[in-house]
Amino acid sequence: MDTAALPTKDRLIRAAAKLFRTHGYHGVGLNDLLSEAAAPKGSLYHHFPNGKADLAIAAATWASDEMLRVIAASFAEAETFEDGATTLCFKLAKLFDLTGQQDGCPIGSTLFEGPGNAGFLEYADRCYSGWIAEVHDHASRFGLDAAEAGRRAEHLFLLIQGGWQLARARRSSDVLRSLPALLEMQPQTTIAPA
Amino acid sequence: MDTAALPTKDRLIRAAAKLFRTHGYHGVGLNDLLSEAAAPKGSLYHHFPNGKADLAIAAATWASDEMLRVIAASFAEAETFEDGATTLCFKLAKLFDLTGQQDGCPIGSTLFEGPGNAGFLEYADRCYSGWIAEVHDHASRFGLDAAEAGRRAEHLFLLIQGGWQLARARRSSDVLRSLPALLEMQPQTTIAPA
Amino acid sequence: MDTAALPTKDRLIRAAAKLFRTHGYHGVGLNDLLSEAAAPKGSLYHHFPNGKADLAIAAATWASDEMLRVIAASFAEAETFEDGATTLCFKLAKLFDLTGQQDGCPIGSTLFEGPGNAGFLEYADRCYSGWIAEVHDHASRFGLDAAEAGRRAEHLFLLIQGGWQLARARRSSDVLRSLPALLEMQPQTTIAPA
Amino acid sequence: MDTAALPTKDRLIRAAAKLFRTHGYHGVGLNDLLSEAAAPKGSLYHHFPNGKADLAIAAATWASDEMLRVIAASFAEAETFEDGATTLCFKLAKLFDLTGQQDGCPIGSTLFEGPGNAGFLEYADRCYSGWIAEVHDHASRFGLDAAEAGRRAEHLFLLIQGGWQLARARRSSDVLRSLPALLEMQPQTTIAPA
DNA sequence: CATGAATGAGCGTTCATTCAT
DNA sequence: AATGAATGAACGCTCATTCAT
Repeated sequence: MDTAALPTKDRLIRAAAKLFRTHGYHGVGLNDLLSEAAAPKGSLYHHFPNGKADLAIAAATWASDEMLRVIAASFAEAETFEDGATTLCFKLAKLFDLTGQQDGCPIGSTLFEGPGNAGFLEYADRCYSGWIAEVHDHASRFGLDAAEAGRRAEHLFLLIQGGWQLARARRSSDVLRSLPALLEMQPQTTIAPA
Repeated sequence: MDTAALPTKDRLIRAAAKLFRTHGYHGVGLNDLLSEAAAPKGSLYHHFPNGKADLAIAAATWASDEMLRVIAASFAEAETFEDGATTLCFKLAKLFDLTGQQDGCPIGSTLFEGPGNAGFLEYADRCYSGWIAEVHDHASRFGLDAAEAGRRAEHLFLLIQGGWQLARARRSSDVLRSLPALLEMQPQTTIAPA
Repeated sequence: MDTAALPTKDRLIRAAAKLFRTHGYHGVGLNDLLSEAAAPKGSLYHHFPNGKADLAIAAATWASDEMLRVIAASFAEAETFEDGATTLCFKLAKLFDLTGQQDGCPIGSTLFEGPGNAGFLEYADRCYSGWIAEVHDHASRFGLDAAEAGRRAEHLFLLIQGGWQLARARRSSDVLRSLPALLEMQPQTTIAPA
Repeated sequence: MDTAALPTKDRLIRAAAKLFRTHGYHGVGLNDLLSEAAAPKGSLYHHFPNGKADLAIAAATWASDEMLRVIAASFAEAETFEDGATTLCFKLAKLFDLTGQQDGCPIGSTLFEGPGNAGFLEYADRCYSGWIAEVHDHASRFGLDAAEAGRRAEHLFLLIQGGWQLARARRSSDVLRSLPALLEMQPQTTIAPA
């Protein structure tokens, strides 16, 4: 993705999304941001009057929307919920590899440590709810009742979050690809007691 | 837990574990650390010659050991794996509430953004492996074969990590208490302790 | 005084006069000025090509003219020089209270610290000379000879300047009301109007 | 006065006193201060934890004490109150010339525009009260009763403040030397009506 | 073993100004 | 005549670290 042609504001948002995700809110300086975005110092406050915090919200919004697109694309052509979930996890694994095997959840990295903590957490909650709702919708589309759809959507969300954490520590995307196997709950399977 | 009586080094470690977990590695300044630990200005580099990075490793070590203790205590008196997992999740929920409903994984918060990134991630991996191995051991003790024990241990780990993230965004420990229900994939099967 | 209906340029001048007087030339940013004046961003350099410095001169001019009007009004209906001086001091005390008990000499606050220091000081001198001349004229009108009129005019000027300083520190207008007593050096003498 | 041999903290205080007096609190940047004091950037916050505001208070304190010394020295060898007041005004005129003919009241310039405005004004009031009290003491020593001593002390204070303002605008110390003439209140003098 | 004074690079932010429209 | 987007220098301040004692 060549960002050089984008307007300054968008270059700032993408630079922020990228850097915050890897180094966390406090781990990224404005100078890092500005040089990554090839933007002059003064323009940050022109586009984001409240500075770094505003930019973090914008970056989180952009990253959250990207995630919604990945979810939608994964389930769009799926024939079962498991299919969609598997595609999603594999897509995320591929993205994890592409971005250097060191990125966690873009929302958490960006918003969990910010200064306007209360507002940041609230906004993270909204993003997460959006993701879960999107998965929920697809689960419903496959015929699951509301309770089961909700349960599965949250389960998948939690596994992905946990997967990001573990993949990051292991510097390996394999854990993300192994998530679907944990999601499959086949009531017909029995495990023999020891 | 009254930390006032502890030696300076331990007070520093606990202060670091507490603050890093909430605000992340870069979100905590040495002044914050020193004043939280009620430690004199110069003592940090006396006890931790490499400074903040050393302290972060020590804090992660301490936090990881605490987690191992919580895991051990949860499974010690359990009659089934599900029992132990449930106890663990409830204990973590309680701790989450006690520490202000804003703390995520103590290892990830402390080590994922550090400067010596490579070494930090490696160390995080070791901590995580230790947690999973501890759960694995208990699963084996309850008669699960190695593959199933590994699968369940990792599943629980991932759910807890995801649970911490979601609980943090929602500022609610409820999600942690709901994790065991997602873990039980074969409700009809009971597993006898070994 | 409702300034909303005034043209932008006048709103800028009054906003500048108000803010410079309280916070000093360097203590007021263009943003403060623009928002106090409810003026659009670009309009400052339209009306004042040399920017802040031009505006400061305009504000000082306006404030100086206001002071001349207050002096004139105070002496206009006076029957003696002391009468006029007393009225003036009481009017200034009232204005001091109305504007928040924190304002000093509008000229000094605006011009003494500016960047084009030489020109600013020269202009301040002209303003001050104007005030003293105005008082001198009234003193002459009451029959004082040139030397005595000059002496009294300067004495009153100095007391008012000192009074503004002390009133500001004490946040009290009382000192301004006490000035006439210091001016009266020959209580037994009455001076007939010319 | 060679300040090079003084400790860093004192060099900072003197640099601040000098620069604030000429350019005002907001007109002086930390870089100006630091280079005038030949001090490294980090040491300012070592000596003055609250930064510029702390330094301003320290500078005002030092300047106020200097003024008290000048007052004391002026009255110490005086034979009458008028003598002392005259010596004081002449000393101040000399200092005015020595420091570039552009300095006003060191307290007002430093404290009237600061950010911690309330505290700054309060402190300025205390300084001014100290000066007035010092003059009052000398007046009493010359046999004036409390009311007259207070009246004369405040009168002299106001004239000096006004004198500083006018001297600054005129870039001339003459006005300071003319103050004693205004202070002389000879009840026996009568002015003939016109 | 333990301390706190000292430091300069870098922080996030605001500044007065320019200029194309 | 009137505007607001854009800018880089400077702002006051905090940082992790060093070192003499």
